[in-house]
Amino acid sequence: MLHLDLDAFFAAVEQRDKPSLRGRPVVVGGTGGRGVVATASYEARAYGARSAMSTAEARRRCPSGTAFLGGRFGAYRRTSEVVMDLLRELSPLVEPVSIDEAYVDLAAGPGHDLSVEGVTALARDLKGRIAGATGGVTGSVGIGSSKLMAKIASDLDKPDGLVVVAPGTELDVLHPLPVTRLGGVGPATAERLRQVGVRTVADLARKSLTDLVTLAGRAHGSGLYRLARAEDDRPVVAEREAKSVSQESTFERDLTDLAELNRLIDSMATRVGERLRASALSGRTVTLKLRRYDFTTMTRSQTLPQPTDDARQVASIARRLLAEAGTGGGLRLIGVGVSGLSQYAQGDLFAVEGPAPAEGADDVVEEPAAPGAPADRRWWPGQDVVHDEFGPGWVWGRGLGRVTVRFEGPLTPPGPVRTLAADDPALHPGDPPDWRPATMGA
DNA sequence: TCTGGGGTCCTAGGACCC
DNA sequence: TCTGGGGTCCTAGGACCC
Repeated sequence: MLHLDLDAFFAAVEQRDKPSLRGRPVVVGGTGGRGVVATASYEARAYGARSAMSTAEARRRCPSGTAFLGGRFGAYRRTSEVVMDLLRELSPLVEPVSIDEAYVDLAAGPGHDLSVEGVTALARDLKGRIAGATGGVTGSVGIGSSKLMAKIASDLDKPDGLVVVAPGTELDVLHPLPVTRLGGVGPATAERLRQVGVRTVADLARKSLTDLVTLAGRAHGSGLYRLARAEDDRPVVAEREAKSVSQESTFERDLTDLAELNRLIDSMATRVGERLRASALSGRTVTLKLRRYDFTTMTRSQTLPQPTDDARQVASIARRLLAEAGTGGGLRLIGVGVSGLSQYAQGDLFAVEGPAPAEGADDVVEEPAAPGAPADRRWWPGQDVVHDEFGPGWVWGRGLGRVTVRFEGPLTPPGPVRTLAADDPALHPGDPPDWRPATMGA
């Protein structure tokens, strides 16, 4: 089993496409007042910036000159697909866990030498091809006898790592590690384990099955019992069916106005409906998620007799659930979701009307203006732009009616910065640049 | 200027049915 | 005329992952 984890992936793609940022601290994530860090480059991690940290905290820790960028998910997805295609050359059994992570069942591939030497050479070759095909993005590879060991191994030598756990040595590797390195042991489970004297996987392995089930519940407890013994027969699942589709949004400031919230519900329901139709799905359960001013989170749901992909129906249910739940004290987030999915809407077999998925269902509106923010958010940091005179570039910053753009691309040297009027008619949103030299141009 | 967004899985209680 | 289980569905919340 092989596990691949791309290193500081979002930041690495930004540094590839923005030469002036190479070797410098880069933080990708929400750039607003309530944003959090999605990925910090290793240079930014040196200052203490971390994933899931509030961006405000990361700004405090990092020096001026650190780039704080919103995400360009189209660019990340394109790069990820190139990598996943390389993995599928190794085996038909590839399970993407997320945009930057995947398992590969090498034993299901065509005639690989599965000795330690053989898989080491395979991994070295893979890493080289990934860097070559992505324009320099690196990954950490772990190989072992199970998903558990492959994932543990890829984590042992980041970034740009390569670790093979030889068969028979699993417990030697596993037992000294803190339990938090096991998937499924988060803060809550770690704290409960700590209270019974468990810090390492070896400590965990000394606990009885009944103790662990009492502590963590039936499924989780027995899972921990097995993982502590390196018992893991989870298969690689190449295709997973979606179980739910949802959209949520945190506001720049808490909202109480029901009419305004209802408009937001409508637009979120519209996007949920578009995504459902784009993947030919419909669902029976509509869920409204609310987060209050004090960060308490609640959900309200209703299950319909027949599945739906109709935005108006989803919106009207969500509106009613909101009216029943109330906005007391102010809301910082609302979300709209549909679950209980099935392949086709009931009544949709003969339907002709309805807004078709139309242009590329894949199109993502990147960093849409956040609700509750000033309306002039046309430009956001990191955004690809093109200027009629100066060519392609990206937005460094904006404010006071001006926008600062650096004109460079993945195949150019670091380029010049220019400050333009935010309403400069020659400046337009651009596409993610191609990082591949002209030979394979789009 | 505390705490995103998109998911998955599990648990538990109540309703309801056999 | 007092007390059964088992199974499924629905709802809500929580933990966890990237």
